[in-house]
Amino acid sequence: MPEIPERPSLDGLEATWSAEWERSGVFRFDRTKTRAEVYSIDTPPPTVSGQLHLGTVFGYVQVDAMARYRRMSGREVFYPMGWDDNGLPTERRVENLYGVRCNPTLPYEPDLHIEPVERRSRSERPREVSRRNFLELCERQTAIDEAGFESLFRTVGLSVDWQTNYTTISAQSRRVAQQAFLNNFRRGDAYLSHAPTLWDVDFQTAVAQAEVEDRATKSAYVRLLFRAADGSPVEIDTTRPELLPACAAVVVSPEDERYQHLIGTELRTPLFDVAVPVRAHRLAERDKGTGLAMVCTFGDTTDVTWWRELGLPLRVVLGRNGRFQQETPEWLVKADAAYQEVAGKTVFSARARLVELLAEHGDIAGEPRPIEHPVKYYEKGDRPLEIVSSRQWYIRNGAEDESLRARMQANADALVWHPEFMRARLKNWTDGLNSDWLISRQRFFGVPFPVWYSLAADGEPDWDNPILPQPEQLPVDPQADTPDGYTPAQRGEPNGFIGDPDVMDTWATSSLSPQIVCGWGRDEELFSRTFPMDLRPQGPEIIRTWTFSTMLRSLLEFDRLPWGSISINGWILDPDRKKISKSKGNAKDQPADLIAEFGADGLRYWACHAGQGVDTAIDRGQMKVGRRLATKLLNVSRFVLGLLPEAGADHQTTLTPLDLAMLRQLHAVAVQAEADFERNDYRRSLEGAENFFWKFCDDYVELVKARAYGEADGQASAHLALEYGLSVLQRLFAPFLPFVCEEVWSWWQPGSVHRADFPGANSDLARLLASQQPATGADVLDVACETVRAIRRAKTQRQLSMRAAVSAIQVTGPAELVAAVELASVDLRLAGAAAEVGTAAGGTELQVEVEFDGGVHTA
RNA sequence: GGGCGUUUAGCUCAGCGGUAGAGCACUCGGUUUACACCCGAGCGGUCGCUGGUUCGAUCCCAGUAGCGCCCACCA
Repeated sequence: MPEIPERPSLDGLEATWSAEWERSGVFRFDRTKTRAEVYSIDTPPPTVSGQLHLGTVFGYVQVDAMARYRRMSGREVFYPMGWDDNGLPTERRVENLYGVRCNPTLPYEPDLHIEPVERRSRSERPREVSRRNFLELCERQTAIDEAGFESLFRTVGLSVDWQTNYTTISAQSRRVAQQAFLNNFRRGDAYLSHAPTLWDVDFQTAVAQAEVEDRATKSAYVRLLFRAADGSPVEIDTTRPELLPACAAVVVSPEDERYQHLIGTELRTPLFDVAVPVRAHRLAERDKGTGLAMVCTFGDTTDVTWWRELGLPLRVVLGRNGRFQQETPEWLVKADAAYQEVAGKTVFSARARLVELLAEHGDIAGEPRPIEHPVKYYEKGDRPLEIVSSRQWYIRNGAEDESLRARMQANADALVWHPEFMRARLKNWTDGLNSDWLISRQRFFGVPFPVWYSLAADGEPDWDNPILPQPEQLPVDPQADTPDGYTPAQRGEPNGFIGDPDVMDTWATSSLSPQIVCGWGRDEELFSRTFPMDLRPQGPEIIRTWTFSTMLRSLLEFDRLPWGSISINGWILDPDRKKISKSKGNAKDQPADLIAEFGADGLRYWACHAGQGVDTAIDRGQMKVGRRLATKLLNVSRFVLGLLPEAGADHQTTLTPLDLAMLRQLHAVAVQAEADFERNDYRRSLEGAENFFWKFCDDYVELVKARAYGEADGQASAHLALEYGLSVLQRLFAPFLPFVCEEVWSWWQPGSVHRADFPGANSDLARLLASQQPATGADVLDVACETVRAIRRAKTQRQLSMRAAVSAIQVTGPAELVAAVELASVDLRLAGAAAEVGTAAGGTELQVEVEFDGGVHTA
């Protein structure tokens, strides 16, 4: 038996045991196990964009507790970790950290040395680097960040098999993403389309519906004066006066009697004097503004509908960089001077200038009226989205296909949700889909589309017949690789080819996480043992993205659910209950600092005290409680092990009624803990174990320690019960407090506690209890606890030490309870430091009289 | 505007048809040799509000208010 420290400490357990787990490979996945023996978890790959947030650690610790339970219950847990380093957040981190921007037209500089910049002022221009240099920087920085992530996750005790680690930018992930895309394309589920799309002018990329959010934004109604044919003014409210040069029509509700006479006529726009038709459309609302709406290409998504359904001309004035184009558009040649006032300006400054000009011309009625209204932003962007026409790749998602939507909903219904109410979030999203999934991004650090286009003699690409690679060629980079049948020299030449310049949205890869980790197309043997997966844990904010898209890709590829159940964690809130946003961060609650202060086990205790889907305040008090629990586990383990005989307890011993009662209660707790964990209700499992643990320490151990020392008959029974009690409790806490449990387990048991049997219905304890007398009468432990508490209360009220001598204890009460007291009277006498314990039947409640030298205290 | 969650002791949260629970905080007490990063005892709540169902409601139903999240076509 290893040495038990004289003064056990929690300090350093994280470093000691995480190193030992790595050395022994206790969490290594054994791929010889069958599918039924495996429990596979589709772990979310955290976005690599700097530091891990406390909220991330919070969710992952809960999952780890579930994983550890499954492992202890006999399943082989497939629990890979990944890093989502593919995509815009990573690009943006690199841009900010190094003060660079990618310019794909620049040549590669092999010896370029760029270091992080300390602090860059807003005015300072970023340094432009080539695509290849930029990608190298991304790879370099993600490697640094990922090493930090892994270190923190090891310190917090995640029991992942680090040998199965993956990244979403790796060759393996690119191959899976490209293969899945090609399959989608061949089946007609992926298609190329030229259409207006939401566009971020800063990142200069299209964005998908799922990445768009509404933000309340200050704006103002401006009432413009259009002119009717007879020269009379027609008032139209707009919040986008700068788009007046892009005005293509005016719409009005067909039921609006005020404007019936205008329908079918033309109005002339102020300042630019362009004739635009007045059209009726059901989406025009008579109660908004003056009831007339100015249609511009494009001010908002309703404009897109009007433009399409009314067959309006495309009048584009805004460039992809968010500035008004320099050259005066052909429909404004007569208003060249006016247009040049805004040419080259941003939306913001063009709006100000145009309002000035309109006011000078007397084309504005009244003053602008400030309002606040919802405006669409890219979730990671700072300026409102614009709408531009561009050629983009889409994947069908059911938005325009009711049968696909119905199949998605049927799959969602079949999924097991924790908590159940989160199911509505996905249904909400699926019901509200309004366009297919736009997956192409005009960015750089991502998975390229594995597609080339042939060029005609006139140099025009043939968009309709893309050139595809062979499966064995994947992954390909069409910007660098040449398609079969062409030579590199033909790139960009007439009768040659071009590569698709875009990369896939990060979700287009993340949505394939089960395919990536389970070895789809690479390791079919592994795939058959791990897919479909058992559990998808994740945050609530990515139900519409990750949950939905993973289910979609699995449906399209396999016509099945990718997992059996999904667990949604809650939000982390500031101590004052404000939601912590990722962008704001919260410097004082860095995970590493909290681990240093409360230990990984303390932090984990706090996290595991929160149920799925429950928003939880950052509560240092709870972390302190967790640390105290861990410390208690050290101390009680040391004490109990010190009581046990060198060779261990005699397992043939007949247990005393009190010892038997304690073990029966513990068994009930363990059975319940197992049932809770089977429903993934880790929180209740922890609470049950914790409640019993304090009773075990404060009451049971106190009651039996004298007997365990040998001061009364029944020493062997106490030894046996203490041994089982300690062993079961250490195992019950192991999923939550892995470090301290491994420490105390190592003092007396072989192997890791994390591969020991979780004590449930069929445990070693169950077998021991089956060999003992069945329970009869009142619960001896409960009655003894009640009695001993009464004794303590008497001593406290007399301001005496707990060790103070008592001349006699007299217990009266119902016969059944008194009988139970008698069965534990020796333990009660020793624990109460009493000369004698007497009992008498009578009354309806247990009554304890404590006699001191000089008085009787009744409790 | 639609959906979901939440509202219980000063704080953080359990409970969910049958006399209100935990931890923290607070008060008081304790040299108990496992633990002072400890131990013991105690104070503290008309369970958001209004109706309804029921012998009985914190718990079920309806409505209502505050808070939070998700979704929604920016005139």
